[in-house]
Amino acid sequence: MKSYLIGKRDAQRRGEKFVVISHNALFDMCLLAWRFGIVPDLMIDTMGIARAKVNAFTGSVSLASVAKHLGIGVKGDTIGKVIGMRKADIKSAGLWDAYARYACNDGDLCREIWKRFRKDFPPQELLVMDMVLRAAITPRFKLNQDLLAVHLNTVKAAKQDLLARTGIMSKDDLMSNDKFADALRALGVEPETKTSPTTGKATYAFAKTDAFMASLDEHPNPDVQALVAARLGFKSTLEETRTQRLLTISQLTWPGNLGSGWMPIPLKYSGAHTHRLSGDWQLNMQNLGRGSPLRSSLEAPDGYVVVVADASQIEARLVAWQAGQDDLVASFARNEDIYSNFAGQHVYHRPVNKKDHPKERFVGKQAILGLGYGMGKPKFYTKVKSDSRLQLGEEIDLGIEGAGAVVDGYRKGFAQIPKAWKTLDALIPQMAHGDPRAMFGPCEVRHQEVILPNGLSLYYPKLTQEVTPRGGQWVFRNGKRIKFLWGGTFLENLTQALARVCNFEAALRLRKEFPRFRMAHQVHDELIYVVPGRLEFEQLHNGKTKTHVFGPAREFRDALIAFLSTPPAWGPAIPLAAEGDVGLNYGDAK
DNA sequence: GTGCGGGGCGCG
DNA sequence: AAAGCGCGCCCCGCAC
Repeated sequence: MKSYLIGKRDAQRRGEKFVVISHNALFDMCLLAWRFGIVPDLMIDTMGIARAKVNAFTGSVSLASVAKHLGIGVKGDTIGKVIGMRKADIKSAGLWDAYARYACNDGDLCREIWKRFRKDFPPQELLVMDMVLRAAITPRFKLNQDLLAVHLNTVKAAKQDLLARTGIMSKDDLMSNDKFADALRALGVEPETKTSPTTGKATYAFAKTDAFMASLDEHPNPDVQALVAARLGFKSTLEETRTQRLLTISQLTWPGNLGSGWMPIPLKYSGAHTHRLSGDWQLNMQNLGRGSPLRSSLEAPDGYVVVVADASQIEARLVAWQAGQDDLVASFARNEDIYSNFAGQHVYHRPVNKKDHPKERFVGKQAILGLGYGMGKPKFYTKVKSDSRLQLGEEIDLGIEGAGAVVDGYRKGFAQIPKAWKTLDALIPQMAHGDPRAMFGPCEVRHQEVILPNGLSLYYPKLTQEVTPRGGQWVFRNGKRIKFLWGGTFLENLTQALARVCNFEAALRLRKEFPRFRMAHQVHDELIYVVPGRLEFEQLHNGKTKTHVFGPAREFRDALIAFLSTPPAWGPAIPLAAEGDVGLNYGDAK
């Protein structure tokens, strides 16, 4: 550490940039920044690199597994002998030299990983990694402690209320499937079952999305209604536990002159197979409830505002473009109401518009957003039924055959998309056994690997055909998970990966053109920044409020939307679009 | 007591 | 011919 500090000072004197590389930088750099007050100019995480390059093969990115996989050495085990000991204890136990050798070996292994990947890891992706690390290491959000405290009480009280309405039920009776089933039987309701897709065994149909639970919601016996409401309320524990956690974080005392109430956003670089980010530190900040006070609790500090923008229907747009469904691409490019158009032309065969036909348009929306990856009619039927109930507040029951008609309408209306599944289907055996070097749009299909336009790859290790009763099924191993692959899922993987590439191309451009403003958070198709600015609110005659933005935030918001709408160089005809907003907190800006 | 898989649920 | 997918966390139930 001492040599580092001296090195940093020397480098700064020479006007040089300072780079620090470590394995698990998210942890190490937080120590460096929060304990020692030092934030390197560039942070490189060999664990992040390993997640992108090695995890698909090993299922683990610990220093030990990566070193073993690359054949660069063996991680020591001295740490296990000294854990919990102080320096004097380690010395008196005669372990000091061994511990020093162990620590140096860790450093050597990290250096070897970096040497192995430095030549072919895309330089731009190192900048992405640095942006992602900074969301946690130099937090830009402040937590609203009062709001969190009130919300926690509200959530707890709501649960107590649900429990009270059931009479005698306890939390255990609600949470356990068997006990909840008994409770239903006691009220004269025989619980329905469904077949588990994973085990093939029968299991209770107790999910929020199950039709059985929806039917009980309208049961004549109010006790049954209360029981079901309580079960569903208690099953969603996420809101309560996470509010508690954010509240605890908001009460932390930060070292030095950092003040208090900061919220680091921990994100795993390349956490997903498709290189999307994922959550970390037992905290998933990418799935905060829409409209939840948790979003509003993330505030910009005084003098700053939250700027948010998201790429509109980016996956559906990428699907249309990759498949060569030119009419759909053109409609997206003109920013037409695709959902209404599809519902009118291919489902209902009469004009549909947003204002007069919300249900028809909802079906169109579900189709455009969901049917590009090969979903079949049974799944589409249940999805529309359940999503309409939860999102629209009114259940749409298409009937299995009605759902089938929508699926057929999609596949016939956009015939190039099922054709793309077939094209990809045909590539799978080639990718398994050989090295086809075929292009699918901007992606190059190689042996058990697809090279993306940003230089990263999607990996399909151990891609083989498994014989099942239904015929040959292609499977691959992603780390420890076994996954099926066919044209539809393949297109989904490619699309998700390309959307991720587009999103960070915009973020990289912002980093270059607005170097002082750094990414605060990222949620797949959405970029979030906290930048200097000021808001004024104007009351309109119709009761709505119009927000006026002043200061740097204004120009930044326009650039953010413009960059997310700009097609990448590898796909100049992709019809991208974006919308964005500014607020005093994440909830308002969204 | 701990580890693990399945189901459930939140987001995209 | 048919097949949406990508995460993380919570809890239960079961194996050890």
